[in-house]
Amino acid sequence: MEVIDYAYLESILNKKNLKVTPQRLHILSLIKQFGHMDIDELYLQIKKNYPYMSLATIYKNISVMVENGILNEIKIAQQKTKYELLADFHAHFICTNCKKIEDLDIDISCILKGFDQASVQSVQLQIYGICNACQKKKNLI
Amino acid sequence: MEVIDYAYLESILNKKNLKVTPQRLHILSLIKQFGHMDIDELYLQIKKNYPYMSLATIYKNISVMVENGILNEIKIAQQKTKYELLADFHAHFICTNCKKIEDLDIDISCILKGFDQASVQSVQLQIYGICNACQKKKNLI
DNA sequence: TCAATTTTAATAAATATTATCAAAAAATAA
DNA sequence: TTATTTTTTGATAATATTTATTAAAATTGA
Repeated sequence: MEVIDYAYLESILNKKNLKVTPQRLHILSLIKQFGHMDIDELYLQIKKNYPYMSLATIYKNISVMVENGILNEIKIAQQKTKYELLADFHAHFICTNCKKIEDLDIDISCILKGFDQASVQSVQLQIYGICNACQKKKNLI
Repeated sequence: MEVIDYAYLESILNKKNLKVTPQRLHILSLIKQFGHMDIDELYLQIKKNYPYMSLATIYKNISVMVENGILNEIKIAQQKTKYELLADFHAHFICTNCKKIEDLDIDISCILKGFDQASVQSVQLQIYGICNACQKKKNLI
């Protein structure tokens, strides 16, 4: 059970001049805890502790936080859009079997060589495949 | 004006045991012509020549052709999902200003080094930035 | 505490996608 | 060619998803 550093989450909102509300802190803490979440997963988790929170509030806050560069939007084939806390660049490995998403620290300087620094704003790199856990399971069959 | 090779499009469908219909050929020819299209763009173009074609038919065929590996689904931040003919790997450059999508021939062997060949099924690489045309326009202001 | 501003919840409205099914079309066999 | 089987289409209903609206509540700074 991870201890949530709410002061840190508050500072993220303050930096962007977004008001600190329990709803926003709860959304952020869940995303921090789970790593990558889509709207439905968020709504499901949130209903456990904040049964009154409106789905519209989640949609609104997610989009505000994406616009303000607090959250990163990850669009994945055959899945709902996922959100994660914005962090240093990393790629994602997506298991097409169990749907799990893993962060990958990959150096992408080799593919950005030819590009003008100023013209590149961000990079999304997704590698689809079968994760180790699923691979093992398959071998047992 | 590109000449469409319908025999080639038919062979694509035949290989996957999908029946050849005017609707499917038209969808494929448009995607071949435009490169990357979303459902709305397709519907708009299709209405010009096949005003009677149902939106449901487009949705159905797109998903059938994605499932059969004829089309590739490209999910892009802040945009509707785009579809392209499946081809050899290439990355996409997405201009965040004019929304244009460019194919990029980038060698990604350098980032796949650490991976077990068997565990990787596909890779999506998207580079977001400002395209040359938009860069020039900005300099003029 | 008070006032200005933002955010929330509830819900309506708008969009987007999928399911249903009878009729039409395509492929295959006779 | 024609008949038969199977698939696909179009229309539309049903779902699902997302955005807009607005009064009430909460947050922030003075």
